[in-house]
Amino acid sequence: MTTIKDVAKLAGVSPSTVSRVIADNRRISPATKERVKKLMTELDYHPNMIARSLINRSSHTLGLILSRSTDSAFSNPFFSEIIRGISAITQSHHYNLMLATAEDYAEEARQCLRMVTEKRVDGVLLLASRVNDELIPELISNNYPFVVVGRAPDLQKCYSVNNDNIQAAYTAVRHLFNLGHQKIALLNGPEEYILCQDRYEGYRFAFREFGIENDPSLVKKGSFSQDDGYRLTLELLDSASPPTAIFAVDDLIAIGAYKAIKEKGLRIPEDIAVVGFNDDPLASVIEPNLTTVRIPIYKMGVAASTMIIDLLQSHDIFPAQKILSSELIIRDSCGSKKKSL
Amino acid sequence: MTTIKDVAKLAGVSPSTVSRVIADNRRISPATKERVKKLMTELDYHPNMIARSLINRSSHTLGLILSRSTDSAFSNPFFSEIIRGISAITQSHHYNLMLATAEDYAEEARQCLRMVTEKRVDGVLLLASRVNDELIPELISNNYPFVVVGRAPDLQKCYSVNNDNIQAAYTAVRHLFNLGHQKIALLNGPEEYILCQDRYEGYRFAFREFGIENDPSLVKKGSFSQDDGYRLTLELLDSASPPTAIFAVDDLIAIGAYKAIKEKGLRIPEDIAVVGFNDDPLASVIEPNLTTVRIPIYKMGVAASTMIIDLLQSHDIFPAQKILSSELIIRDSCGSKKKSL
DNA sequence: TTGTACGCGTTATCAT
DNA sequence: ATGATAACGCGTACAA
Repeated sequence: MTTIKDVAKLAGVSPSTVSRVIADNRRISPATKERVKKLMTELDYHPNMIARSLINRSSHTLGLILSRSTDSAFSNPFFSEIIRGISAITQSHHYNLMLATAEDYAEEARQCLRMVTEKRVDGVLLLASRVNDELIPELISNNYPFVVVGRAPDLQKCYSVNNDNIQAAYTAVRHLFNLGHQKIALLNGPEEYILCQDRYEGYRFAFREFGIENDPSLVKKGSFSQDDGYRLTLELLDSASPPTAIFAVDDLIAIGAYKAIKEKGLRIPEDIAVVGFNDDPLASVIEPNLTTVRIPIYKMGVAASTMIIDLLQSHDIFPAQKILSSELIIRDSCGSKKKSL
Repeated sequence: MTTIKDVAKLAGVSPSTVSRVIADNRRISPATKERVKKLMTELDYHPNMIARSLINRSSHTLGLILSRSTDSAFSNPFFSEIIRGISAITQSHHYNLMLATAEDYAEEARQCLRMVTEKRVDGVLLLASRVNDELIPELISNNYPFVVVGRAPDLQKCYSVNNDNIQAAYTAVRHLFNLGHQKIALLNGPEEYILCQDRYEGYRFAFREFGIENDPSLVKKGSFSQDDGYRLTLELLDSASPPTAIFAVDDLIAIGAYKAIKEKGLRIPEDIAVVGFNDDPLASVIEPNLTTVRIPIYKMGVAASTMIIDLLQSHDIFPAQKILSSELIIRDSCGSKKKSL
């Protein structure tokens, strides 16, 4: 392996000079600069980033933990989109990205802590904040830099990037109200996710605005899966007073709902309307095409990674919470206005 | 930051003793071992992995470059599945995973080389080998450990994990022949991907076996996209003698084909049969459900990462090429046997 | 069983 | 404009 010393020796200079050439230090003579540079390419020398990290006390690396449980709040497109956004930024800022996955939340927290305590990464990006998150307080008390993608629990000491879950859910449900629906069911995910709470709140908000009492029997919760969407919709349809519309907090859930609805011999949107969330590629393929909320996942990845890099480099304070707005994509699963008033 | 020296000082021993305790060296007295361990947890000491990497000359990290171009051979589910497989192994072997993405192939190669030359990673996993791959010879000549997911170009000096593309394509096309089809079109991807060449070969192999001349006008190539699937299928349907069946080398392409077929007022499978590749979640959602080839992506990730870790740890030689078999998932897009013979 | 001394490859400080 | 030296945090011969 060729090191900085080898280059120095062959160039007839000291290692520090070579180091300065690498850093493009201006108080080095153009002559030696040229000579050393040439030699570096000749020898195919590349600085050892490990050594550099040690002395700089920085790995120049960001950490990201993905949940790999099937019951994940994050369907595949979410993962790849957020990674695309994050790595676009890490790349352009010459940062590295270290990835880990975990089966459950406890392991996720362990992995995350290990990354920072063992100095493998300078900071971490957190996906999917929980209601009683134990990781976040830990990170805070140790002063480990991090940015949450999602809304951080109550503590407002966190930097975070989120989409407007409450607003988005409100818009989706309002859309159904405007179409003449009154009995609108909610297919929610696990309540430990803050994002589920937020979407639930947007749902209730719409009910309040339209002056309609919210029937608790219309609210179901399960995992972010097709199976649970199917199961819960069946429950809904078999109940005494079934809904005329369903709002699912994830497209996968909505697809499960489709299956149950079709199985019951009902038509979408004539008999029952459906709205999903996330704009999964599936949404524009399933028949009828699913009306859904599109959230700017890529942009959230960009924003979150930009934020933590700024944080690492300047220790500065910004608008610590960044909220990106989402968009209701209207397709064919809700039909147009019901009846006349 | 608490270092090994701090622990040593407070424990009244030398740093080397602490180091040995960490390594669980057996020639250290149980007494001091206990004492030091206790102190480590008390002080919440964690070894600095950067320093450890420097002296061990190993980052204990694997590198993975993802292509983030839209024209990628790898649709989203492929990415997440292979990452799941890889990280399951890196985790259990206490390795780290470093991720980078690139827009085009040149950048992909650069990123990859940087990772290894700058000692950020001990070895890399390569996705999607090209026909004239320039990265692979470079890695070989520098003795950088790597494993290819896919078939390496001619050079058989590579370790690789692949699925049986030729066999799988053959099986898919044979399925169509057995159903009574003769005019079977191929919707192929960019020919610079070896996997496309292999699937093409499987296609031709089936024709040879059934003693049927392969009409070149039935073979189209484009990108791995819905749009190109749509466009090429339209060309096919508008031609003088349109096919009665289509084999697409990716489900996304098949979905584009669906769109074109439906637009022409034709029915699947009655008028035209379709087979896809990859078993994308979309395949079991689109109507009619798509018959497709399922490849063991997760297992390939597991196999490839296991292979490179073995390689890094033992410098040993195994069955250097590992091929995993795939499976034809028969759904509703081909119907049952046409006509009687 | 434990401590000493050195080195991993780099950069920063202080000289010159 | 350049060089010598120390230090980053750790592991390991070698010595004791």
